[in-house]
Amino acid sequence: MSWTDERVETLKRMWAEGQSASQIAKELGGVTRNAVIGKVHRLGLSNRAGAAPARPAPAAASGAAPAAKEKPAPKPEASPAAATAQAPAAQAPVPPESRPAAAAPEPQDAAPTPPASRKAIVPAGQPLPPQPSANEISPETLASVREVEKTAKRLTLMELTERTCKWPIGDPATDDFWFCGLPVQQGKPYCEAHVGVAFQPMSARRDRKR
DNA sequence: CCCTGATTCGC
DNA sequence: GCGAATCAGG
Repeated sequence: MSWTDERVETLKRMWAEGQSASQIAKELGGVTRNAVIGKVHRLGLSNRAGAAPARPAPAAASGAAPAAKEKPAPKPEASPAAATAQAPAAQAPVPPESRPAAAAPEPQDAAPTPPASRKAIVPAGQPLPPQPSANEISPETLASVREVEKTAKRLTLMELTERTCKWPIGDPATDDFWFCGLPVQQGKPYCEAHVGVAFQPMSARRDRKR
């Protein structure tokens, strides 16, 4: 990949917007963040002219990925305000609240209800599961989840990255709220345990007859 | 560990 | 000019 006018253009724009080098690299595709940084310096715009310092965002592209066969980089969001923009935030909309209803046979301990139980904001990029049947979770799965939640990393919204589980735990209205934070399952927004409860096959829906 | 940008330096 | 390797830091 070479620095065509268009690519440089994008680079300049994104850099000005406060996007991180890795984000820009990902957007452009075919280049590493190092390449981006190098270019930025060569262009002499290293110092983001007193612009709003957007908090760095997650992105993977450290080590080496030179001749990355590159792939059609999805185009998630359209650069948020450089002020407090945060990629993960865009991808991890706090799911709607919902009181532990029939879903949690357990006490009102920490019973998050499936985030996707409603038309949550779906990131433009990777789609979320179509129909998260939601509510009935097998006892084993539930137990597993509760177990995992005990070792959750308790991350705050700002601490989430593309590879941390974004399952919310607790009540958003209180301090007793955090995100799981364990390593996500490849391509999913949640860790293995939470993917399990979020992406119910579609069966297990032995709806009570009526 | 994850990530950030800055620099160096062989190509 | 380019960017991987490396450095320094959060």
